[in-house]
Amino acid sequence: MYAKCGSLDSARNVFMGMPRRDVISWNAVISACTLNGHREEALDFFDRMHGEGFKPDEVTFVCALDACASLAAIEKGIEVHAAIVESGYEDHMIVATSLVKMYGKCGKLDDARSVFNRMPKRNKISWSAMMSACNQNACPKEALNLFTEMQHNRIEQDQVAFVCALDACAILADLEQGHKIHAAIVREGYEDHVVVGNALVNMYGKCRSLEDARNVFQRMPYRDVISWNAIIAVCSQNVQSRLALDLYDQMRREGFKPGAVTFVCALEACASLVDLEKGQEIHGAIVHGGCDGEIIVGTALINMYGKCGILEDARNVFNRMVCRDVVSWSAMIAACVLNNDAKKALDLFNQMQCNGFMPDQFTFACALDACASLAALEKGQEIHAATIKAQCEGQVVVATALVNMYGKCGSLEDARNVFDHMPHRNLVCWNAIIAACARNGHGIEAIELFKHMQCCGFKPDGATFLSLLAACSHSGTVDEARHFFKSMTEHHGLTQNVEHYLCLIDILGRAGHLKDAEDFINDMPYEKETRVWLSLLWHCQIHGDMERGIRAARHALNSDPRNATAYVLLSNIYAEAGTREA
DNA sequence: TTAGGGTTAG
Repeated sequence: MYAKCGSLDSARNVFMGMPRRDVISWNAVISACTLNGHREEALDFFDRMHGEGFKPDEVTFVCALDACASLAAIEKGIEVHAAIVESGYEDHMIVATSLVKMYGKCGKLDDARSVFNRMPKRNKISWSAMMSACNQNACPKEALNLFTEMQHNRIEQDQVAFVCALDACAILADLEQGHKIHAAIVREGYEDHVVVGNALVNMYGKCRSLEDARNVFQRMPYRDVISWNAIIAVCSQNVQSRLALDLYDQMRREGFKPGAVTFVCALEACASLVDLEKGQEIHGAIVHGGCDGEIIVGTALINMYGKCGILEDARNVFNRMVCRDVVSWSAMIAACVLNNDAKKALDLFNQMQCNGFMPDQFTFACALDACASLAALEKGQEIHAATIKAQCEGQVVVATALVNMYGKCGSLEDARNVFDHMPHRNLVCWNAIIAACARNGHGIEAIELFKHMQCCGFKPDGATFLSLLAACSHSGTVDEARHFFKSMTEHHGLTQNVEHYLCLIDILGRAGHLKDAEDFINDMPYEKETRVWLSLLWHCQIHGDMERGIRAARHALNSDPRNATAYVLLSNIYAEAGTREA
């Protein structure tokens, strides 16, 4: 009773004061500890019980396994498994199901599978435990196969089985399969179940179908905080951050109390919108709601302040954190890199290791970014060696960061070497190697890689074309640059942004095609930024085109009347014209 | 006194 009322102390006191105890009293205290989140203590009681000569029964084992699962304590879990085999409980359905869950949570899918396959009797709960283990261990296809097998074996598919199936579709981003399972949910009458609704919202979000996700959310007859968290996260993940923040406000108006996860999702939206004001407001709500001690909230705040350019506030949050982990350290390192303090980033990278945290793939990637922005080749090589030691160098984020680092440090051969040895590649690393070639003056190689990338089935994005234009700028092929620029819209369904325009203006300018550059600026479909005119002005000065230079300067000063660069360039033009006349 | 499910940070 005490345990269920949340009073572990009273439960423990009653247990300690008992003149005689039996297995049931031990089970009760172990279960009380687990129920109140004291998993280590539960395992201590499990050991003491053993030591005092009591024989654990199926209930004891289930409670102990639950504690191991929550702690991801695999060694202890294996020990409990051995005791189960010794006591002859391995064939007990509930015990075996708990073993499946424990192995799944500890990342041991093979062991979960072998327990499941050896079970003499299974019910729907055992099946969904196995599906869940597959989802947690990157085998969503296997989870869906189990779901189908359940049907063949005429095992009842209840709401939990459907939720596991939806989860698998979410991981696979398989919208078609998700729609089919949604239809089956409606057929079976589970659509009003709140957890099913939440899983549907999440699945549609992960499948990039925001419209479906919003429809499900709007039709939900009951919602809880997780439903709101899910829809806010989905909007933020699908480039609808403003909408995410509107929903955050709406949630509060409707009387739901935001929790740590809500704050994390809302802060992510502020970060991508660079909305400092809203971020600060949410920071206030976090303190008010007593969530500021949560590690994920602290990390999300560091990220938000970092992306909003307020490194000092990110630092303050980081310094005040009671508890830190690899993710929060990496967030702080990333914030420094983003705000041009790469030296501090590398200091933190060292400090983190002195504090006993092992860098993971993301930390290495941040540290390598820091080296890249400092062009610190030696430090980059040192970190490269550390990634090899940590067996991280093949991971796509690390390898991409290495390609980028070597590219920016002028060591194209090393960049190419890392790229060629990558076991898996994505668009980002293709862009990194193309950019590395372009930056180091290997324009032809960049264009060859671009063709190769398409042969491998990757579709270029805006960043790819920016690098290609940079490549053309080095090799001086104006026609090729024009071709790439045009093909963005004509063949690849992309829209050019101001960076693409600037790049082409630069290429035209360098080649002395000043009239083309000017026409091109005039044809730009959106507002001309000062730097566009400055670029033209610069090239006019180089080529001594006074008339056009003056026009460009006028435009530049029109949009920014106090622009010093414009005055300097313009006076250079006058001076040069004067010299020539004299 | 015992088993499965939904949101989340770099």
